[in-house]
Formats: sequence, C-alpha cells, structure tokens
Amino acid sequence: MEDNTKPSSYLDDPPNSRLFLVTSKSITEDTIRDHFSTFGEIQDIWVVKDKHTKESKGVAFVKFSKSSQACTAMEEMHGKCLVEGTKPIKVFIAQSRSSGSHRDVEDEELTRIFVMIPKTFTEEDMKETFKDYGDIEYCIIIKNKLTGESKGLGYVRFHKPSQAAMAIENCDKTFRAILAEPRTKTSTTENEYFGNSRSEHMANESGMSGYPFSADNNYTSGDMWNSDMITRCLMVSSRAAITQEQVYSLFDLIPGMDYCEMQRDQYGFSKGQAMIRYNNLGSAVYAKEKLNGFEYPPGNRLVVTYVDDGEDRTSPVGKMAMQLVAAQMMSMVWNGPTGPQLMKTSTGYTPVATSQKPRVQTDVNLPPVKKMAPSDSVVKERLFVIFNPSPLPVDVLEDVFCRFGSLVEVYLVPGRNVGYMKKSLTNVRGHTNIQCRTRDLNDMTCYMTGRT
DNA sequence: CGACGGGACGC
DNA sequence: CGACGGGACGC
Repeated sequence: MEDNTKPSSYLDDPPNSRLFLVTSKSITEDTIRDHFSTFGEIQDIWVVKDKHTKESKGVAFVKFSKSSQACTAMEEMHGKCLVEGTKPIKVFIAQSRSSGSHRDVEDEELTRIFVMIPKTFTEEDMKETFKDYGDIEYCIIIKNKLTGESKGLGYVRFHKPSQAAMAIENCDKTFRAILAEPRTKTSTTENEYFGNSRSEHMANESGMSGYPFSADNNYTSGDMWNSDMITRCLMVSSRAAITQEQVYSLFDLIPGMDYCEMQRDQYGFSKGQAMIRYNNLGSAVYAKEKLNGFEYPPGNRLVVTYVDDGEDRTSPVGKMAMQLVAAQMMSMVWNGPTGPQLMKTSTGYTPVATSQKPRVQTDVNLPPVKKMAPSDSVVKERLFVIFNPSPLPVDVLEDVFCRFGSLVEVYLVPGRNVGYMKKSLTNVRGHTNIQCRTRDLNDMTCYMTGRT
C-alpha cells in the first residue's frame, strides 16, 4: 500500500539522504539553505510549522540527492549556530517516512556496511579496497565456523557515516554494498545449516567427550593406517577444499553414521581430512567401498581408509568373519532380488520389497515415495541440480525428489545439464548436501540454493 | 564446466 | 527537549 507514485516518495530515495534538524523557531528556510547548500544538491527544505498559527516548531527537514551529502552535512553542521545568539542546532539523518519511528538514527547504524566479496578476499584485501572511501575501523569476513572458509560476505566499519555512504555509492557494484543492519537484532534471514543439529545429535548419541579420538590426536603416526584393518571408523582425505558439511552429507548417504568431524590443525584450519564413524561395521565397509575413489566434487578423488577404532579385531579368523559379513551385506545391497532399496532395522540393513519397480537405481537409501505438492503451490525453495553426463527424465526425477516432500515441480533448464527441484516447504539444510550416483553412472550433484 | 540472483555477524 | 507539507502526477 505504499504509494511510490506519489511525488513525496522520493524523500526516502536514496535511503538516508534526508536530514532532520532541530533548530530554533526563528530559523528560516533561507537560513538553512545558506548553510547546507554547500554540502550538495538540496532537493527540498521543509520547516515544520504549526498548522493553525503557522509558527515554526523549530524543526526542519533537508533532503539531499545523495546520502553522502546528507551525512557530510550532518557531521559538519551538528552543534553549529546558524544565527548569532540562537542555540546550536542538532542534525540527524531523518527516519524514513515509512518507518513511523521518531527515534534518533545513530551513527552506529550508519557506519557499517555489508558487502559481498570474492571468497578469496582476505580482510586485508577488504581494507585495501574500501580505504578509498574513508578511515576504516575494521573489516570482518563472515566465515564458516567449522572450516574457516569465507562465505563471501563481510562487514566494513568506517568512522563516519559519510564514509560508509561514499563506499556504498561509489564502490564497485559487484560488492553490492549496503548498510549493515545493527547486530543486536539477531537476523533470521538464513537458516543455519544442519551443522548445529548434527553437533547436538552427535553429542547425544555418541558421546563425543568419551570418544577415544580427539582433534589433537595424531592419526598419522603408528600403525593406524593398516590397510588390512576393517573398522567402523573411516578417514577421508581430499586434496581439494572440502567442508565438513560436504563430508557429512556424503557419508550420511550411508545410514548409520554417528560421528563425522573435520580434522584441523592447531590453528583450526582444515587439514583436508575428516573422520567418520558408523554405528555398525557393514555401513563402514559399504561407505569405504562406495566412496573411496569417488570424485567429489567432480575431479577430486576422495581417499577413504579404515582407522583403528580400538575395537576388537583380535584373531585373523575374527577378521575374516567380519569381512565375510561385510561382503554378504554388500552383496545384499547390490544384488538383492528387489533392488537397492534398504531399510534400517535394529540389526542392520535388509533389502526391502517395493511394489513399484524403480526406474532409477541409486546407491543411496531413498525414503518412500510421497505425494507431490499441488502444482500451484508457492515455491519456497529450489534445489539446483547438476547432471553428468546428461539430465535424467523428468518422471524419474519426480520419483526421486518427491520422496523428500513438498515437491512442486521438476524444471530442467533447456539445453543445459542443470535443473531445479522446486519445493513448497523449506528444509533446514545447508549447501551441497547430496551427491548420488545412479547405477548407470549418471551423476547428479545437488546444491541447495537460496530461497525464492 | 554448469543457472540465477544473491545477503548477515558465537553475547 | 524535537518528526512529517505543498504540490500536481508521463507511455
């Protein structure tokens, strides 16, 4: 219901380009113009007067064409006397007309900008980039707290509002600089990925504190890499940068994972290795078999090895028995009479008879088919999917992705190997958390993208 | 490799 | 303490 067509709507455009002055009843529009026109193009001056008596209320609004002009005028003119003998004036950035608030806008809200930066940017790079616009108090890059990698977003705090405004107006548009929202307002723009719930989950289910390995153990010493060993614990190594969420998502495709943690050096940097533990041997064997040498992301070969978990692997006979069990299980998984679908039971995983014959066989444990959402549902989330070598048929994709609920539509970008799975509900999930490889070697790499 | 359009901080 | 007019509206 905002009437942006009204000529008055320009008063908030651009944001923070209008000043609120507390002067004296005797100060006129002309006096204000005399003092403020040096700071930039004044679009409007309005001295507030009583409707009936026409007497000035001692306040005024000054609209500049740019926020930086308004900010500079505020910084220069606040506390000055416009006329000999009158009280010093107060100057604030005016609240936007739509806000309805009359609270003073504080410098705190006007000196910090929020920018999108290349993931490779350091805080020094940011300083170097934004110092052209004024004195920088600090630069902060938002990083993934688990891996330390940049999220490509950052804050720059300047000393003066005019400097932040200059940065917003004049920096390269690719930074998409805007004023940062004050931090105390706990923003809820983005769901936190499942890293949080995972931590809780693991703390509950596997008792991380009691786990024999901790981050400061040295896994690379001793005979812990004995390749004969079969355990529930796996180590995955990656040359390319890979996040904990990615590792988690990948190994969580095999049911039964109860622990997954990136190994870090003493500075908290990822070492390109992660530890995974399953709650049963079969899952670990299966995971190693399926994911060792797996390209993730494509082109990056993962190496998966067993890690000594301190459990009994006493006699060679016992080891053979375990291998036999594992082999049997894998055989069931892959050659079971009803296909690759698995169902979790208290003792492990058994093939499940499904009435419908799946058109696509995956190496992941798919949930049962669910009804699609009505096709006119509002799309709340899209899953971006990359296919290799070529897209799967739409009906197959519907069969696969409806199982995760609220699927509205499968959309394949014409002529491209990419598509979107549109969903009417949002999952609390992160990025890049599915990669499934179908039996016919069609790869699908799925990335969560932003909400619509 | 890849489309599109983005967005948020450990008190 | 100190907060929201007047004017006229464009493919």
